[in-house]
Amino acid sequence: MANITEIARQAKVSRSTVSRVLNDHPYVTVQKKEAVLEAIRSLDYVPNRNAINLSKGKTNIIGVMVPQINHPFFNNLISGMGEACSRLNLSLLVTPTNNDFEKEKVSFDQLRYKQIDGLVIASTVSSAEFLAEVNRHGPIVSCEWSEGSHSQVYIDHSNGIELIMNHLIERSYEKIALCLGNPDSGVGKSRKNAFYEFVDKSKIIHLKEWYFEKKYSFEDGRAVMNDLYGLSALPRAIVVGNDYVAAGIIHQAKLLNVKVPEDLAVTGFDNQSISEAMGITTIDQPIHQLGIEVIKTIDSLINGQHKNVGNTLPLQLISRQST
Amino acid sequence: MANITEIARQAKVSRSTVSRVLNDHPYVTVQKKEAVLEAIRSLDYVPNRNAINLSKGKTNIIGVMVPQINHPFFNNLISGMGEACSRLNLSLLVTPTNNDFEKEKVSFDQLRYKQIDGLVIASTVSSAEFLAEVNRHGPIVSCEWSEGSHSQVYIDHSNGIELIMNHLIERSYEKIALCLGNPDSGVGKSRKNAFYEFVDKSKIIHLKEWYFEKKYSFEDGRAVMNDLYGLSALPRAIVVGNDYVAAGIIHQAKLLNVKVPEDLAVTGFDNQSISEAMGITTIDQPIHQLGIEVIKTIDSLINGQHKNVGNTLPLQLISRQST
DNA sequence: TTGTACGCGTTATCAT
DNA sequence: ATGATAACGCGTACAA
Repeated sequence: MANITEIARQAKVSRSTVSRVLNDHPYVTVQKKEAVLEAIRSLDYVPNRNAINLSKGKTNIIGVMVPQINHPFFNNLISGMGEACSRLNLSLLVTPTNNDFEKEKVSFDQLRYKQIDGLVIASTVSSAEFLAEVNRHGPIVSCEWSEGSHSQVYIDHSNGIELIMNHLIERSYEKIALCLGNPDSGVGKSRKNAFYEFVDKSKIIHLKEWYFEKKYSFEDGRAVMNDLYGLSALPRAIVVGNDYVAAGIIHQAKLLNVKVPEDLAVTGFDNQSISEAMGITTIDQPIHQLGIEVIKTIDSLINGQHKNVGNTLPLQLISRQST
Repeated sequence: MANITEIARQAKVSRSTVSRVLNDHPYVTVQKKEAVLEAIRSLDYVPNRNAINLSKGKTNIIGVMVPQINHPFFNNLISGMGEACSRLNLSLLVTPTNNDFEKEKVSFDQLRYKQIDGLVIASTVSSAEFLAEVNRHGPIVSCEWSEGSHSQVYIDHSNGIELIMNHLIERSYEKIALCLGNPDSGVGKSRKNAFYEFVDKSKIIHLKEWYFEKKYSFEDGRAVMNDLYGLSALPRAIVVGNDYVAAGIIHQAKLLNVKVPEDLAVTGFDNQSISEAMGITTIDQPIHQLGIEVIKTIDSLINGQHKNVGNTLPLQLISRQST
């Protein structure tokens, strides 16, 4: 209710002086400063953010556009961003888009409206041309690789298989099976390629019947283990593209009295909570860190660093009892 | 860049008329309206949100205060809130507090600053008196039961054990064990009480050695199963306060050739993803729905419904293969 | 060191 | 139906 004018009246100074006190500007005597602070206390004054925003053309709010909130990746990302924002005294405005173009436009317009100082794009269905247009109105940073010249910070997924294979080789596993989800998806293809490249250029032994695909669930994993068990030649390790499938394999392995990792080593992907619960060696995406980095990037962009950047973060291997 | 004045100049009308067109107000001829719309298009104009906010004293932003973002409960809650906000054309400002009083004050001040129209408190460490004080400056709704007269919408945890026990009785399980986490926490106490009340007033059989506490992890669950297995008298079912512990019990049961649910039925709590993966009957908290309800509540509060409300949402049983 | 006066972009009120 | 003009609350050159 109380505004700067009332404070000025009560403290018997001008509004400018009140403003100076509020913003810690120099050139104000201790007496007046005290008087102003006293008036602020007694009137229970708080500055109106909207007025400040209008006057400064800045809100200290960062927007983030995500397809959905209730998803491990985006949740983790938002969490990292929230932490970094809190440190930088920024606020975080979250907009779920459901991968809907119209919803995305709402978020883009917030940037043009000056409701947010910068926009972080976790994932988008909009075109590179559209992003370029939006970028003219304010800083944007994308968390996935995409065309276009705007800033990007994203996780380098290419080396996941490499990390796992090196880990297995270090531990002297040579007969290695592979179990993927959708082999035609982007990650599926790159993982499959990486695996077979590795097989070619090393002394790893890999049989045709040691390859499984389209495995997505705990139950699928149990079935894989049963299939493996029926083979005449058993691998010593299996690389799995999903923690839940890996968990199913381990579960069934124990039922079949196959010891993990002594008889069969198992690795998962994504460091889901089930992998920690069951002690599965897996690959962690530094998503939280990505959230922090992306806020640092957009913050420096907002503060005048107008050259766009492209950074990547590497994956990390989490070694547990299953290898 | 372009503002309302430029539009007015280009369309050869007054700023008032532009504002009328922008807000769909009556009393403006089709010709002038067209001229204004044309100017808006040609100058690529978007209204400045901060100016509107200042002028209207309203932002259409809802704030939400959470201890942490990266937590299943709060993530789900934020997700529901995001969905509801999107439907009501509201934005969602997320503030992680880390249960720090000072961080919470930042969020409270946003309400007083008029940066947000209403505040949702997922969980707080501040006192009821403090909340009452904040409530004088703007609408707040809390997602957990608390003292004080502000609006509250929360999940009624009291009937979880009841739902499970009725379910087990329906399926004719009579010899029932209990396995809790921290027995001295709020939920621990209420679950323990509810269980033993049930035992007293029904024909359920429960032996002293069928009670376990301070079990939190998958490994703890395996140990519980081993303990059970060593007993002379086995229960036919075990009620577990945590999905991970339940998963560990089932895992170990299979290793011991104890069939689930034929020899031993197992129930979990919280409907975590591992319970779906392993087919565990569990209790679901309607958290997403809570998020939706809480936004509806604060929205009606903002729009003049100034009587405070207190609503609860019931828990739900998810029946799967483990019973 | 302090105060005056204006600008920020919009909506609302009141004439006309 | 339209257009001045006054809020909204604050920051800030500029003057003193």
